[in-house]
Parts: sequence; structure tokens; C-alpha cells
Amino acid sequence: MIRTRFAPSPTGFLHIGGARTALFSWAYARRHGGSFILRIEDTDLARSTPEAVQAILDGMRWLGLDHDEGPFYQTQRLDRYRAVIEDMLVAGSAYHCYMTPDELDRLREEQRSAGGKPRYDGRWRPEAGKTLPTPPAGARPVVRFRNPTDGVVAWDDLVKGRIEIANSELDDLVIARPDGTPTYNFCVVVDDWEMGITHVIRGDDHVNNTPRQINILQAIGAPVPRYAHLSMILGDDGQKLSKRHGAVSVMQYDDEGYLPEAVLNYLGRLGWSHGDDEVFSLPQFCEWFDLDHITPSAAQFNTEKLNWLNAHYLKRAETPRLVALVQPRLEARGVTVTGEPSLATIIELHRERVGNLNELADVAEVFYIDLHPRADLLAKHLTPETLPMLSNFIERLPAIAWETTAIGALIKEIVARHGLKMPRLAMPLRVLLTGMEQTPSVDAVVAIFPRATVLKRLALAGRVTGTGSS
RNA sequence: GUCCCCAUCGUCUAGAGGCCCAGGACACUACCCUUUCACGGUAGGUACCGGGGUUCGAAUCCCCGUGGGGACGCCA
Repeated sequence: MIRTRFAPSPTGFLHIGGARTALFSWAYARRHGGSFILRIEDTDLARSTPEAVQAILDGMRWLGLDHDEGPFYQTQRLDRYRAVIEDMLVAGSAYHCYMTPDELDRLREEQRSAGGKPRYDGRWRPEAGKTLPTPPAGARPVVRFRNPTDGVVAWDDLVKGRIEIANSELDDLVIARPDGTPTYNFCVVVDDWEMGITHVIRGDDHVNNTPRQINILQAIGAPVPRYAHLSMILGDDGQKLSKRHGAVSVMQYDDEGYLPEAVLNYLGRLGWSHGDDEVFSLPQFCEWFDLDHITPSAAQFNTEKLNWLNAHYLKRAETPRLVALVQPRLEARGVTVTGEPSLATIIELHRERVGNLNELADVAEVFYIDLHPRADLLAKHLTPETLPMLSNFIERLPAIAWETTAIGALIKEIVARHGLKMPRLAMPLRVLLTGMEQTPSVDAVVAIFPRATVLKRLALAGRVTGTGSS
């Protein structure tokens, strides 16, 4: 039974890197009929917030990554960690250390300036025949893990291959603060053990924690899970993503009009591949996903490709769903969606032309507002040459059949009679009806409006007569 | 500084010694379609970081170099 987990710390939103880690962990469990566990690592009381927890939950839900167990909160498992620490203290695999943060800082400074690796020097580590300093009166100690001093820790990383690190590189890490709260590396170990995690799929930045965690696992007699370390995602500019630079919440993609399946597809293909396949659904991804085809190198995020995928999914999405997605966006702009044409009609006419939901809202908006085309566009297209054609068109409108073909035929007829090209009439019609120079086929645009609305909007041509020239 | 990791088109990648004078996708360019702009279609250019090995043969294996990244917390 495969058991994976996603274990974010609630110190901010769910960003794109976390989302990919979650996706891969989730997909691996789904692929093998296993369980996916969500665990909130909130032991940093100072930085964790309930808002961040909610933001992560929201992000996961938007993406559709459901968990089978949890969410578990580490702050609710403190008794459990404390019990394990007690056992370790008794067993001698952990010990109290009374060194103050100040002393530690000084030590690290010295080591660094001496060109060495900053690390705890083991002054409070009990050894056979060693006399420990006397604990300062009233001081509360931290608990340190007694790391092996020789040999190597090694594991076969499912993404990076075999990694070996000498124990001499590791120092005795703090596993509990003076107030008794456990620290990250320790909680992870206890949780992964007790939650029966078989495959730890996480970010690259945890590679250095892995040997420490394996050592603790072994000290408490827990089995060592398999590890798969994913490389990081770089920003569009090739720079590392950080709060300050480029890291955005997955929910921002929602705001920007992306469909979750597009983001998921993009993320799935970022750092993982299935031959030449580029477009695949989430179920298809679950069927294909494996750890063998994950790239070990860092990947640069490419918004243009995401845009392409989004446009692709927009073309295929069910219209009612798009209506439900676009309508609130229009309402948020203060646009009331009412009357003709229906939002569904507008969407069907424009869906192949736009890249995201906001662009769909942009084009839909002009059908519902009191339109005021820009003066420069009117001047450009309402010319002495085109105005006669327009009035001609307006005169004939009441009598024709209200459907695209008939409207198109009328436009062609008028244009031909005036000995001009199609765009000479199509462009002013576009501007008058939508305020835009780029629209779908103009006969189709005319046709989705009620006849009365077309007449009303075209009437503007009469009022600006004579202003256009040049 | 020390340790660890990484290295194919601009970008994401295929490639597990001969199928590769390197394939796909995004982007780009040209053409086609055309009622504008898109969409779509067709065609095209662009890459194995460098140097040594191993081998009949290397993008693929090994070593060194270079470059990039990560980690060295009483953060996660």
C-alpha cells in the first residue's frame, strides 16, 4: 500500500512549486491505489497563521487535489512528539544542551571565518569518560539528537539516484526547543513514521535534511521510507521564486482567468514527461504518472505555454461551465448580465479567440453595457466613404431575416454595390456595435444582437456624420 | 568556506551505446485560410557546456574542468 503526503507549512499561500509537489504526491498515490495524506506543519507558532492554512486548503480544492486522510496538524500532536523525545532521552539517542543562542552564534561566526562549516561542537554531548559542564542554574535546555559520528548515510533517491553523505558532515540538531516544542526535522520523522508514509515526495531543498531524518528514523527504530526529491521551479525569468520575486498563489491563476485543468496539465508536464505527450487530463495523468520520468534538473516556468494550454482547455470546456465562471467576473465589474444575447451565446462565439476567462469577460462586457466607442475609432472608420454604406445597411436591416447568412449576404451586397472591399463596411460595424476593431466575423456578431439593439447602436453613425474624414 | 545536487533548441522536454548529422511542444519566421484580429493548416530556423577517457561506435558510461542551484537555524 502506497502512502504519500503533502506537508506544507502554513506561512503563506500555496504557490506553484508547492502545487506541483502536491500534484505529484497525489498522483503517485492515485496511480497505485494508495492514500494521499495532507499534513499541516505548523510547529513554527510565530509564523503559522490560520489564514495561510485556509489559503492552502483553498488552493488544493481549486486544483481538485483531494486528500484521503487529514488534514493533520502538528500542533495537535505535541504530546506524541514529547513522548518520543522522552524515550530518546532515556535511550540516550538525545540529550539536553544548555548552550545559548548567543553562544551558538559566536561559535558559528568563528567557524565560518576560519573557513569551516558552521556546526554545533558537541560540548553538551555525553560521551563515555567525558565530564559535562554544570548546567547553568534556572536555564532551560534544548534537546539535541545524538547523531552518529562516523559512517555514511545513503539512500537511493527515486529522482536523483543514490546519494551518500558522511555522518562527519552532520552535527547534533536541535529536536526540541527550551519550551518543549519540537522542531521540523523531528516532527517530520515521527509523523512520516506514525502515518505510515511509504514515499516522501518533496522539494529539492530537503535533500540536506534527508540524512538527518534517516538517522533519527533509525534511532527510534522506524522504517525508512523511499524518497523522491523534486527540483525547484524557476520563474519565467530563470530566477528563483521567492516571496519577493515571482512567487504567486495558485489562486492568483484563478483570478487571472486560468482553468485549473490547464494549470494542472502544465504543472504535470513541468519536470515530468510521458514521451511526446503534451496535453492530458488529470485522470490520464494519474494513469501515466511515475517517478522514473521526473527530470532531476530545475525547470523554468513558461507562462506562454500555460497560456496556450489554457486556450486549449477553454475551447473544450462545456459552455454552461464557462457561463458560470464568466458571469461572476462580469458582476464583479459591475456589469449586469441580462437580456440578449445570452452569455452562453457570446461565449460560444468567442471561446476560440481568447486565452483566458478574463478575456472572455472583456469581450462579453460590451454586449451588456451602454456602449461609447472611442472617438478615434469612430473617426477612423466612419468616413464619407463608409457612411453611405452604413445608412444603406441600416435601411435594409428591418426587412431581412435575422440570421448570420442573410446578414452576411446583405453586407456583401452593399459593399459590392459601392464597389468597395468587405472591411470598409465590416470595420465601422464592428466599432459601432462593440467598440472594438477585432471581433469574430461581423455578420455573426450582428446576428447575436437583438435587431433593436443593432439599430440603436448603429444610430450613432447618424450623429457623428461629417466628423469622420482623413 | 564546506557539503550536496544539476547540465539536450530561447523555454518545457524525448533520448536508458548504434533507430539521433538528435524527435515533440510552447515561442519565433514564412506561407495558406480569411470580413479585422485571432483560431486552424503547412513549411522553416535554432540545442547535446568544455576537455579527456572507455568503446568498432557516446547526447547516452567514467574522470576533470566550467557554469548554475541548494543546504549549512532553537524556519519549514
